[in-house]
Amino acid sequence: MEQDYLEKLNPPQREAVVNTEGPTMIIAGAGSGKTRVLTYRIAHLLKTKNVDPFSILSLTFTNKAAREMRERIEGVVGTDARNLWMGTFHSVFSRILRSEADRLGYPSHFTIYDSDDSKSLIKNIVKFYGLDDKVYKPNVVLNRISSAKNRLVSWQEYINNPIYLADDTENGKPEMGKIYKEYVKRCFKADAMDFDDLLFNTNVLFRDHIDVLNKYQQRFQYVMVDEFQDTNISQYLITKKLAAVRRNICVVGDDAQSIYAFRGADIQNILNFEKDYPELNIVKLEQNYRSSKTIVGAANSIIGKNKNQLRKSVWTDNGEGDLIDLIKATTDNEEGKLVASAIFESKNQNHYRNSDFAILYRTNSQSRALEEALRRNNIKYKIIGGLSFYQRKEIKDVLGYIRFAVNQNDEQALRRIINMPKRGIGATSVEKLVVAATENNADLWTALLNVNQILGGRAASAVSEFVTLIKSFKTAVEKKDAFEAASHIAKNSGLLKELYDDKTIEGRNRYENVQELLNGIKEFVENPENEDKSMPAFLQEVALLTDADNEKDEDKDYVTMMTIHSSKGLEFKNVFVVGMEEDLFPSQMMISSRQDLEEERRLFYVAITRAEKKLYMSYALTRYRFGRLKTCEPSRFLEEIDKDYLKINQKFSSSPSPANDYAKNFISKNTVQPTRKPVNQAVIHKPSPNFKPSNTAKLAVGDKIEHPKFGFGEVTKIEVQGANKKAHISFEKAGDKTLLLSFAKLRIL
DNA sequence: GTGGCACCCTTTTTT
DNA sequence: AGGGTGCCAC
Repeated sequence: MEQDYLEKLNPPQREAVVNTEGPTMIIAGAGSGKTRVLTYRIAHLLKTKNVDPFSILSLTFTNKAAREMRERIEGVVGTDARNLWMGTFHSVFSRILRSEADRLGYPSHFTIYDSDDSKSLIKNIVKFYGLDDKVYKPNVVLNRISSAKNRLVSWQEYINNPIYLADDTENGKPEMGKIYKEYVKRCFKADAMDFDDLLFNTNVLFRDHIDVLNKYQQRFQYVMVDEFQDTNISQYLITKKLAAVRRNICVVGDDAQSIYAFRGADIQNILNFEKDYPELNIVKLEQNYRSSKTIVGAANSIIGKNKNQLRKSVWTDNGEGDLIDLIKATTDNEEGKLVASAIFESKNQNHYRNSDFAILYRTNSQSRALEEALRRNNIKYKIIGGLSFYQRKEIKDVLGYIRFAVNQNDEQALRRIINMPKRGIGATSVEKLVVAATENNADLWTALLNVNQILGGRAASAVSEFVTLIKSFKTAVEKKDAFEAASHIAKNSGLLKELYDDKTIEGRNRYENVQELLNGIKEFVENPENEDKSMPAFLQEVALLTDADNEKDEDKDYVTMMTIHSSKGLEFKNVFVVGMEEDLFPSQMMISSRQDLEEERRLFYVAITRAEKKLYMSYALTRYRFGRLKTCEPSRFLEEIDKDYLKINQKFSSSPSPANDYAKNFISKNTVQPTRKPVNQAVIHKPSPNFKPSNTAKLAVGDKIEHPKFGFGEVTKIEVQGANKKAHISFEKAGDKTLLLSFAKLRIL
C-alpha cells in the first residue's frame, strides 16, 4: 500500500515522507504539494512504522487546515486518524491547560477571553487608573501586552526592565507596565486566559512542572509544525521543549510566505532552528504543481525584490498559461462591476463554475462594493472572515450568559449581561460592585451575593433578581447537557423574547442568528465524536473557532471572497487581487510606521500564488474611504511585476493619464456626493418640547424652520443619503448651509 | 437610569 | 459610513 503513495511523489517529497526520525525542516515553496507530503508522512508513521496515533502531535495554523489534514489522512489509513493530536496551537494547548489547570491555580473550566474581551478589560483598567484613553488606546495597549507575552516577558520582568519603561516613556505611555500587571491580575481573578495566555501559560506549565513536561514529552514521540514561518517565539519554545527528548520534530514552512509578523511571528525561528538542531535534515520542495509558468514567474519577480529571503528557486513544469489581466476602474464600484463581468465572461467561455473564482483583498472593508456588484450580476458568492458569527452582538450576549453561568468570576461576561436586557442596573452600580469586590479581596460573585451590603434601593433588588436568575442558569449548566442548558438560558434570560419582539429586518436576523447558535449547540451535543456534551466543553470548542471554520454549506458553488491573509493555504483556478492601490496595498500603516515593505510584498506573493490558471489584478482611481471619496494611485507593486507577465486590459487602457489627474477631474465633477439624492420631502423627528421617539413630522421644501444655531430659514433643498438614513437640508437664510436632518432641535414653523 | 442627539474616530491583517 | 461616546432632558 505504501508503495502506492510513495510512487506519486518526487524525490525530495519522498525524502520528506520517509525520513521520520530526527529533526527535519521542510522548506516548501508555494504549491509544492506540502499538504500531500505532510499527510503521507503521518500515514507513513502510522502504517509503516506502526506508531500509535496518540503519540503524534501535529500543529497547524487553522482549525480548518487541521480538519482537512485529518480527513485526508483518514482517507489513507482509516479511523486511526481520529486519535491523532491535531489542531492549532491554541486549541491543542488549551486542552492540555484544562487538564492541568490546577497546577497553575486555574479551574479547569477557565474562560477564554477573545480580543474583544481583552480590549474592554483594558478599557476598564485605563479608566480605573484615571488614565487618558486617547493615549492608552485599548488596541495599542493590547498589542504591547500581547507582544510581551509572545516573547515570554512576564509582567514582573516587564516592570523591572528599565528598557521597556524607557521605550514606553518615549512613546508617552509610561504606565504600560502598571496596566500589564493589572490586566494579568484581573484575568487571573476572572479565571480567564486570553489568546496569548494559552501559549504563555503552557510555557509556564512546562517550565515549572517538570513532571507534566515529562508526561507530554513521553506522549508526543513525533511533533510536526505546519506554517512554521508564522509561529512566534512562545510557540517555538513549546515545541522545542516537547521535542527535547525524542528530537523527532518536523517543521514545514516557507519564509517567503511569512505574513504574520504583526502578530509576533518571527522568521528568526527558521534560523534558530538550524542552530538548535545541528543534526538537522533540510528538505527543499521547489517544484510548483499548482500554477502556470506565468503565475510562478510573476510571483518570483515580486519576491525577488525582498532582501531578507532564503534563496530558493520555485519552478514549474506546467504550461505558460494566460497573462495577468490588469483591470483599471474609475471608482471602487466600477471595479466591482468589472470584476463581476470578467467572472461572467470567463464562466461562459471556459465553463468555469463560481467556485473556480476567488476575490482577494487587503482589508475586509473592501468587500462591500464587490459584494454589491456580484449580487447585481446574480453571481453567488461567500465572504469568508470579517465579522465572524461569534462576534455578533446577539451571539456574544447569549454566550455571555452561558459563560457567566459556567464561570461566575468572568468579569467581562458579567459586564456585558448584567443589564442586558435592561433591568435597571446601570454603570455606576456595576462599578460599585467591582470596587467592593476588589477592596474586600473577594470574588465578583461574592459581591453580587452580598449586594445588600453594597447597594441599596432599586438597584439592590434588581441585582438580587439577577443573582437568582444566574443561580438557576448555574444549575442548568451543571445538570443538563449543553443544548438543554443553552435553550433554558436563551429563553429565561429574556434575550430571545427581546429579539422576537424586534420586528425590524435586523431584529429578525438577530433572532435567527440566535436560533442558529442553538442549532449549532444541538449539533455539538448530537455529534457522537464529542464525548463531553457539557456546556464548558462547548464553550471550549467555540472560543477558538473562527468563521472560516464553519464550512457546511449545502450549495458549494460560490465565488469566494476573503482577505489575502485568510487565503493562505488555499488554491483557486482563477484569482482576482483587487484594490491594487498605493496606501491600500501596500497598506498605509506599513509605510507610515516606517516598517519595511517586505511583509506586504510577501503578502502579495501569497495572493499571486493562490492562482492555478489565471490571475487578474484591479485598481480603482477613486475610492470611498471613511465616507470620503479619495483619489488613488496604482500600487507600486504593479510596477514591480515583470512586464512580460502583464496584459493591460484593452477595454480600459484608454483612460486618461496620468491617473491622478484623471481622478481629480472626476472628483471635481462630482462635488455633490454621488450617493446623495434630492427629494422633495423627508420624515424627521418632531422637535421639542413634546419630543417622543415615535413623534415624527414631514419636512418639505419650502417649509419655514428654526434652528438653534442658524436661526430662522426656509428649506430649499433636501437630499437623502444612503438608505434614507441621513438627510441633508439646505437653509436659505443660513447661507445655503447644509445640515444633517437628525437635528432634532429644528422647529417647523 | 434611560434614551436621544451631535460629534468624533476609525484608517490592516487573525488565533 | 458606522459605531462609540459624552452630554442633556426626562
